[in-house]
Amino acid sequence: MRDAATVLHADLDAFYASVEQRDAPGLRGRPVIVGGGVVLAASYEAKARGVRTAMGGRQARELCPDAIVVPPRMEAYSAASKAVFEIFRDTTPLVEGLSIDEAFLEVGGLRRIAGDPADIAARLRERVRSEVGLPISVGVARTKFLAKVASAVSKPDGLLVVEPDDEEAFLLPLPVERLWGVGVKTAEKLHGLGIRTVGQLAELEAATAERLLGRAAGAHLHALARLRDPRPVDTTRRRRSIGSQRALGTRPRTHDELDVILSQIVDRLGRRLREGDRVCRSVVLRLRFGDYTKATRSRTLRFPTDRTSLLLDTARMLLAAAHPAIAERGITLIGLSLSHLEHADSVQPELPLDFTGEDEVDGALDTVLDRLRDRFGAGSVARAAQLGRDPGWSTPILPEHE
DNA sequence: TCTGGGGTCCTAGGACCC
DNA sequence: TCTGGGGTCCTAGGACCC
Repeated sequence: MRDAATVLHADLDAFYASVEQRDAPGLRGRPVIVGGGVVLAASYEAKARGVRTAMGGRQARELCPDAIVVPPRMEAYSAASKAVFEIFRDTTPLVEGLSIDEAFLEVGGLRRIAGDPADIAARLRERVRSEVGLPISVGVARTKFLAKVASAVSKPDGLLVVEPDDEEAFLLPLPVERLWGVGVKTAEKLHGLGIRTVGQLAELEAATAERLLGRAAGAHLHALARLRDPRPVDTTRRRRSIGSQRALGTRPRTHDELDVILSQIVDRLGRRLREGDRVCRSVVLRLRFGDYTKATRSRTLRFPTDRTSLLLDTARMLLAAAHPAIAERGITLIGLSLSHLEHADSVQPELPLDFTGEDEVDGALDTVLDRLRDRFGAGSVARAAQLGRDPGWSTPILPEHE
């Protein structure tokens, strides 16, 4: 006997484009594309003409010449997302956010006070529509995966409940691409074996799927195809990394230009880190070369930090090591990710000191150390001093050579 | 197809420790 | 002197998602 369908997956429709249509009545009912160089979001009117997310802007305008192209307004989307998530959390405390525009909600314990999951889902949709002015699709099922597929199938502006007894009939005929985790590469591998539907994947032995797709991915997808998905709605998930990147086009860039862009990226990330009361331990530089191949270069610090200066020093070292490759191949994207995020409260506060020149640093540090020795004793300070003088790279960074 | 910006998770080899 | 197995961390790359 299966459990009841109590997981909701709520997913805003064409989110960015819907916010634009909400805020500008002249855009309603018309094809809207958000983003110029690449399509960030397309309204359903544009999607009907073949426009897709991540499509090049030029191709999108060819498919849909009368589309209205608007630049993204991230603050507006962020505010709309906040308002919607407040309705989610007002519906149930068990909310797991997946991205800016979708979340899982567990409503199994609410039957007596709020009715059955289908009623709760219908009310949720009405509230998002009337209070935030946006269309949202909701899938209801026994597991997170089935709820997510259900919301996708129900789009646009839909509600679909998959009852436990109907799961096979609902899922097995769907194309494998509907599985959460099957993208272009995995679909190709499966097609190579003649597998096109979820049901055909389910008929495979688990070991066969693992050999074909890798151990974790194979086992996971095979389990999903067999309707097994034990993951509960997890309210404790925290962001594990933050990042920022800039596409650069194809024209050559000087080291100075790259340094300016890198500084801006580090500045933005450092601010986001401190605003969120987080510190990070790993710095990952992302590069895309002139031929659109990609590379990452990373360093892990000995201690977590939110200091822009240390982050920038580290990012600069990584970039300097990549200069030969950039000189040879050109560069079309630069980005940075900060990972190993931790709460800032686990880290000692810094002493407030203003340095106006590098020469002063050592003298100031000695003064600080004297003060600290008075308070904590020489032994414990010696170790801290080592950390203070050492920027924290665990291994030296050397230039690349082919 | 002349290709954005934000993320997650997995794999694999080498270093290092017990 | 040679040979183990197991675990964790770091780095790089890749697939995938919205």
